[in-house]
Amino acid sequence: MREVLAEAAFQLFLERGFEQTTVDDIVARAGVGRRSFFRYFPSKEDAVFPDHERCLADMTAFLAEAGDAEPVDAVSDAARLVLRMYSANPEFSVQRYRLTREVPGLRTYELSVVRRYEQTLAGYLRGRYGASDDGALRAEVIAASVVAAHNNGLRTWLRSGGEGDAEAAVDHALGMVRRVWGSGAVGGAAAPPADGDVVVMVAAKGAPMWRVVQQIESAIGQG
Amino acid sequence: MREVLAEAAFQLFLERGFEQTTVDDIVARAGVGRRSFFRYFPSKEDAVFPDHERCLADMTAFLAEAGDAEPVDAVSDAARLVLRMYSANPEFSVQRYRLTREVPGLRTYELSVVRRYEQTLAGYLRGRYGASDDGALRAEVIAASVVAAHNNGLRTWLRSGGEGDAEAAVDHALGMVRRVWGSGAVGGAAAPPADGDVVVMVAAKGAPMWRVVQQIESAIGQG
DNA sequence: TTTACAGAGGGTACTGAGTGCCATATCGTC
DNA sequence: GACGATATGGCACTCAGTACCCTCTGTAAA
Repeated sequence: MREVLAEAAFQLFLERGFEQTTVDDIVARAGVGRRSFFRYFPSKEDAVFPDHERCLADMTAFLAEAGDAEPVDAVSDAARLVLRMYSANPEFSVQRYRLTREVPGLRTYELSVVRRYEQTLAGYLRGRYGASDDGALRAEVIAASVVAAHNNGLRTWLRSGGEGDAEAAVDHALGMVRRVWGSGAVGGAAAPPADGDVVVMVAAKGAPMWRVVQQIESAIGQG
Repeated sequence: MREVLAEAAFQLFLERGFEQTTVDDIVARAGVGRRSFFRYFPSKEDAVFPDHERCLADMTAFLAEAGDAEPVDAVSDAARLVLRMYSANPEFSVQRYRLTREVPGLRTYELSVVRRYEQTLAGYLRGRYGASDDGALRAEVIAASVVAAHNNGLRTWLRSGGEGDAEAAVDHALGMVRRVWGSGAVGGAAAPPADGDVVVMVAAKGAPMWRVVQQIESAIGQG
């Protein structure tokens, strides 16, 4: 029934547009009563994203099982769950992408969904990084970075019409975040080196000394 | 007139809640016709954020004037414009923050506003980093990071009741992003150093050599 | 077979946001 | 005083979303 409604709604949205389609149109095509629509979808927008609730639950469950994996890798893998939901139905995802691009109301709705994913990731990272202020800050920035990278890769694939390799595009994008934020990453003024760490520095021959000093300070967290 | 309406609306929202206040209530208190409300605010939600349009225009103008400043610094300074809008009216901002936290509709609306700031920043960064795929990716990830950091600092200040030093909280948060993504930052597989750039690397003393080599390769863009 | 019950779906009427259209000031200009 | 432009009010309408109640169907007990 849910599926019948979502199917009817999506077809109508493609045919005459989201705003030009009323809930009465949808239930008429689905052959059910108007009241039933709102039993299955809290709003008209929800009918366009019928599978996000389940995916969010999957993500939460995945992170609960993540154990002691490297945190950035864990949230990156969690983000890939979303990608797989999209890539499982390429033609549907591409059509929905085009629809969402054109309808402000759907864009706003999608934002609120993305926000829930981001907060799920941030909540996990907060747990991993500790509850200190900087832990929370780091968690939120990394969650935002992962979501932005994921969405960049996903959009690249969607714009291509769902033809290319979605996983590759997202892996590439997440790789940038991983190199910068992952525990194996270079750098770490954000995570100042502990005693016993060694700082290796490579500088151009002609670099002005003040700039070198500035960067060393930055690297060891004095900047 | 706009101000009268916004003032009346905000008072009523605080008194009886956002959803319990109808537009008719607002215009009754403001002493104007119902139709006038929608002339000044496209939706009820807009009355809660009467100054974001101007701030967005300010941000766009600021970035247009940014010249050849370091890109991450430029967008960080642009984000500080938003902070200053909040800190200019601490009591109003704090009340609005509490209201927004409680009303899902307002949270969603705020998301769409934040998104516009983020896209403004990303657009600027795309222009600075070039139109290559990775330039766009980098622009979007950095814009998301800056926004997340800014919002973290801003929320810290708002939660404190608007008592502490808002600028300091946001500076601290943006500092993390700057150290990671700024041109003076450590690392940079994402932005391979040009000839003459300086690369700083931090590694544990006992780290296996292959890992150090791996990280240097990553830093100089051979990874 | 009848009764009691539960749960899914349908129907009706209502609220309230947002829009289009037209009437009515109000104000500066000629 | 006539006139056009801009600001405001009023009215009627659409449509999303909700509250309430009805009907149908299947099931279990008497």
